[in-house]
Amino acid sequence: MSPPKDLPKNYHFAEVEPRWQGVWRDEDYYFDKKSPLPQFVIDTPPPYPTGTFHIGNAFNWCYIDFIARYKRMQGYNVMFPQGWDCHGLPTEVKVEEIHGITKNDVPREKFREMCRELTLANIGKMRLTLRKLGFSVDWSNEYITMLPEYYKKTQFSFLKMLASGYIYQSEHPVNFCTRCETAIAFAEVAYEPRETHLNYFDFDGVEIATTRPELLAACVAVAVHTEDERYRGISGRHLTVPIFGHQVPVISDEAVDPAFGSGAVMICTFGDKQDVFWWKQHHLDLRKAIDRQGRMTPVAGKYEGQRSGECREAILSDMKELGILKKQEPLEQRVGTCWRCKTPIEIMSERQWFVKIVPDEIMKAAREVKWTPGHMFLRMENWIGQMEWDWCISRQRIFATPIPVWFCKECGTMILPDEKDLPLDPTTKKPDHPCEKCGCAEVIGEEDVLDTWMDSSISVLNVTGWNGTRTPPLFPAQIRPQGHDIIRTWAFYTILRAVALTGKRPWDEILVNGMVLGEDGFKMSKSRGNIITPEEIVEQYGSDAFRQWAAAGAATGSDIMFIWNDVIAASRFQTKLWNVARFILLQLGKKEFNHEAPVTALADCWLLAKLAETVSEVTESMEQYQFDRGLKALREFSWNVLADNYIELVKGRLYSDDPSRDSACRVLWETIDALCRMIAPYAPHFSEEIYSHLKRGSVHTTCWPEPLPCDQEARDTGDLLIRLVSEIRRFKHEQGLALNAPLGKVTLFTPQISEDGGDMARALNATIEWRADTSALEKRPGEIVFNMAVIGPALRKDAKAFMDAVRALPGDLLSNPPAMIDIGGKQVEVPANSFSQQTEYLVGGARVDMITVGDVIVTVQKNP
RNA sequence: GGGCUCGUGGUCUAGCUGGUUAUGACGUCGCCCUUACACGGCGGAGGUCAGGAGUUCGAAUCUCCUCGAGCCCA
Repeated sequence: MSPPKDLPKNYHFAEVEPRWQGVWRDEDYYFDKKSPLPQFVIDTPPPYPTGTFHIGNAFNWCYIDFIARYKRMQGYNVMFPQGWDCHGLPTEVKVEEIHGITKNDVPREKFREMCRELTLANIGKMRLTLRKLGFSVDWSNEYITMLPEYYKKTQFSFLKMLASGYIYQSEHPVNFCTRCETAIAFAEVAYEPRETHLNYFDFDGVEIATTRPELLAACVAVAVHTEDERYRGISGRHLTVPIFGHQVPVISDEAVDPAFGSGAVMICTFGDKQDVFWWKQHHLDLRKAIDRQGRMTPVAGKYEGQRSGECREAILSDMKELGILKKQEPLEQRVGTCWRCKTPIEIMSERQWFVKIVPDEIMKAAREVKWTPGHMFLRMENWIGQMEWDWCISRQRIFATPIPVWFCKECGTMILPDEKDLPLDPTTKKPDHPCEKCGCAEVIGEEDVLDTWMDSSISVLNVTGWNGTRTPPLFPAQIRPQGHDIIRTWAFYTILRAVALTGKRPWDEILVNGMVLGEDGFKMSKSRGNIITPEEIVEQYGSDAFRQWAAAGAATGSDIMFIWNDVIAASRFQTKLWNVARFILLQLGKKEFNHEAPVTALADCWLLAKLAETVSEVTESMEQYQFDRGLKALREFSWNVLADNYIELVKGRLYSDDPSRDSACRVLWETIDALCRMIAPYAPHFSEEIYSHLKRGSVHTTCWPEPLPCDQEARDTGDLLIRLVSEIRRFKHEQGLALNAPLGKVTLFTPQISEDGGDMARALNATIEWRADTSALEKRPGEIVFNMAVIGPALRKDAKAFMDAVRALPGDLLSNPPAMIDIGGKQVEVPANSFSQQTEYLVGGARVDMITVGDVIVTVQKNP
């Protein structure tokens, strides 16, 4: 064992953190496929490579790193992979902006190349932030979804699901973003409040209320409620659509709300989801009035080519001219928008690719996963329970995984590639065999690409080594940590895909973290100007302080506000603990001590008991992912127990040559060692720095402290000792004495403590006498203290009467209570430990000050 | 409109499988530079645990209602 080295006076995170980041080796965090240790695979969320790792990501990664470091210390073979979910529109838009082009100006492959280039540069920047924050990422398990080795798997999984019938092609109404010019899934629709108008107009004699007059050209029916008296007998008739002149049927349906608008509604293909429902149910025509770019089609006649907004105004003004527009009312509405660009979505019928959703099997797998916090499961349950449409996975974009299929130019038969030819882009590569049906060699490659969620929803299959079989080697993963904002997307799709491809749940448990709010309590956003970056926090207070904010700022699962004060508090805690460590090392270094010395002094036994309690508390917290509880227990122990009480109490002994000094030294050594280990997951640099002065080797390769049995008697007696010392200190303070001033003679009357190794005498600078008997004092019975935790459950309703009866007992019976007691004519048993009588003492004659601490009497005879 | 979460000293927060005095941080006030630490120590003030009703011997904790906030979804 190397001798302890002294610590510098101050802790400089700005010097220490980068230094350790330079010393630590990536290999130490690699997952070892050959290891005999139990595996702990974390299915980490692959962030979108925007170039900045924002505070929400960083918060999530703190949780992951706490878990990874803790599990390694607990003897697991941990995999903390780092993925990058690259594909998608934001990068396409950025590339167009940077190069001053639109995506159609260059060949598809050229455009993809530009996107890849930007993405790799962004990933490079984000890797640096991950390192600065001290995350123990397993870089040997990094994956980048846009690179061939990954999207090969995406394409392979597509073909597998196509073969098993999970994926199909169909013409079906889908959500469509006319700005992104692509279909999107329901999970990508965000609802936003919006002020609009409800327009009432005359529709061939029937008054119709609509918010979307521009869809008049797409009107295929008029609907009224089945039992609406106003429209009795109208059902089955045909009406002529104003302006456009085509005939549409009137239908009746339960789903029409008679109280909304005029009670008559026009059904258009498609204004909203309800229109789709009616369209299907009543087998209505399809009239497509808006195209993929959001412009009116030839169906709209003279309005063709107008944007839908222009068309709305034009139609309204034409209606006014015709005198059929009756009135307009303002209306608060929630419109579906594209979650990426906020453009209101259109619903249009398109030939698209879909993944079949089987709610029951997804639900079954979701139930097998352990959810933390438990209530987050309800969100998944609600989402699964209301699935109506299948998942639309085709997108009309460029920077994404190509759908690897061709169609025969002659007969239209689908032609699939061989697994060994993946990855491929069917628009540039040809199949190696002609059409099986007609022998034609001419093919058309599928131009649609896959939804980005098709890439990321196999993250777990990727890290567990999936190769197409139903049981990947490391599958299922042990945990999925993620935010609650992507339960209906990433978590949902991952479960769906795991079930479809392996038949099993993807992970044993899922840990859902909250969102990060700004200091003003609102979600961080550019417009609010309340964004704080991890970099600026690390710059000012270091990454360990940031990590402690993440741990202690909120209970696991709830949203967390970013508060500078919490970061400052964390950095103060580091200063405090630094000084504690410095003091300990200073004392231990002064003189050799026996590491095996028997621990006998009361204070020493007490500290070990408190430490044992802390180890259990922190271990339990880590097991349950209650990082706030764990860190708070560590702070409480370090500051309150160790620094404020124990050290103050044993200082005298440490300064002395007394043989009992060894006992204190040993206890301090064991305590600081255990503390370093427990703080290591939270503040890896800080604990490593202290640990490096204690022993050789990294704290991060040590074991988690073993839970020790807690000597409860030592703990309770020690608690009393501490309380006595602090009460007498307070007394000194009140008497206007300096805390190190001589106090005189203190006598403590208690049978609980007979000696304390002289700690109290030195701490108070007084002569201490412990006396078990109280014969020198005049006694008189005092207050009766009831133990409600015993009385309540035992006596229920009779509790109050019981207490009254006990109070009425004569004095001599109180000290020696009877087995039975009479309450209101009823005999009841007196429960053990149900009450105790305090004793009050009086001191006659001698001039002494008296302090009462619990049932201990303390007399102080000050120096004359 | 439905679902979920929440409302605790000035601010943020723990506790919420019911049990004596409601946790901690920041702030605030007073005292102390006592040889680890003034980025510290000691002490104080500050709470109708959103409001109301109920269950119970006992409610911050369980139930119901009202008000308010946030999130998810129609």
